[in-house]
Amino acid sequence: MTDSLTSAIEQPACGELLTTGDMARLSDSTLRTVRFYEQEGLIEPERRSACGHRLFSGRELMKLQLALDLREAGLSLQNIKDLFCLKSDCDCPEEASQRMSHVLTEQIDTMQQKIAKLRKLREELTAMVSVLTECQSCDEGNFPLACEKCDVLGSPQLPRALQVLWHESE
Amino acid sequence: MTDSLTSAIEQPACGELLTTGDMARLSDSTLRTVRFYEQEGLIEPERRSACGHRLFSGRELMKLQLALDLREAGLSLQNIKDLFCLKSDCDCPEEASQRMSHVLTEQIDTMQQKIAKLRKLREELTAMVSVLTECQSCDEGNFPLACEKCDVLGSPQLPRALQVLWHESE
DNA sequence: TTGCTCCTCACGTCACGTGAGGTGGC
DNA sequence: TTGCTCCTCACGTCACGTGAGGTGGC
Repeated sequence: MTDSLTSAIEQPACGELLTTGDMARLSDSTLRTVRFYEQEGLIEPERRSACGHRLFSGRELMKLQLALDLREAGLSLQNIKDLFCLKSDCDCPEEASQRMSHVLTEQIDTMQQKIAKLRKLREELTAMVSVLTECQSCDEGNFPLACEKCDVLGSPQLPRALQVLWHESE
Repeated sequence: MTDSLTSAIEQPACGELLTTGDMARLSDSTLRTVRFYEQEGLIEPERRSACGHRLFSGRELMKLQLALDLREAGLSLQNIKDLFCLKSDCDCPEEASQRMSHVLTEQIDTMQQKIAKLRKLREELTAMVSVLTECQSCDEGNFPLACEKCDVLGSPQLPRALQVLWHESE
């Protein structure tokens, strides 16, 4: 079972189990984060080595990786913990799948909104960079005062970022 | 000038200037955030009223809104401050536009990566919800032990989220 | 002995949240 | 007087970062 779960990921040095350092490297996080997530109850070492080192199973690596992705998506560690134990808090498959689907659908929705916001801001910054290419070869003196009267910036439909970052820089 | 800048946004009650409450409402943030951003030097009230209330121009609202969006995109307040004064730190339009374009291009790139990650995670969760619909009408007893042997979850190409959130919930 | 990886406190940081107690105009 | 909006401390919180000082196997 452990074999089939870990088969898809990079194999660590120490036999079956992963050290804190392995976990940090394979999840692209830090020692501190691995320990903190354990302390908060998100992951749990299978056991400790003779000298007290944490040893995790491959499954805990998957949990850590998912937890980190969900964090990036905006969930709190408590949200993620709740997700991790949602199924075992339920009594039957209908309840479990229904509650899980509900939570996930809400999350998908907020992620969709976040993606839309990021795309919009990215477009705004892209438009600003495009306008700025005209300024690269500017031979107007009296910088930055002359910018205020420049027709490059005179358009009424300037992206907000350009108005804030280029206009009236005091 | 102030008119042309504020014409695009909702007009506040108090003549030309906005109170802290106006700023919070129109930027969908909080009183605390408006004051904190002022304290950190990101925005600045034009003046104080007779009784000490902050009064902001429409331009400061735009700065606040952009700052909030950039925060959501992952920039630190220091990053945003640096962006806000980048132009005035430069001596000529060539330098200013070049440095600004460079910073923005880097930001667009990291935002692109973030969007890609979010899209991927969203797809994973969507796939999981789709699999879970099969569980809604599950008439298998012995939950959750039976899930481990169920062919719905037996597929070798299950999304990671499903493996973590549905398998072996202990 | 040296270098490497791990360990446990424990204080610091960033971006705010959240009262506590007070002011000023309708 | 009451309700509303603003104010200034100032402590709390969340998710870690960052040393300080120590251990254990090659």
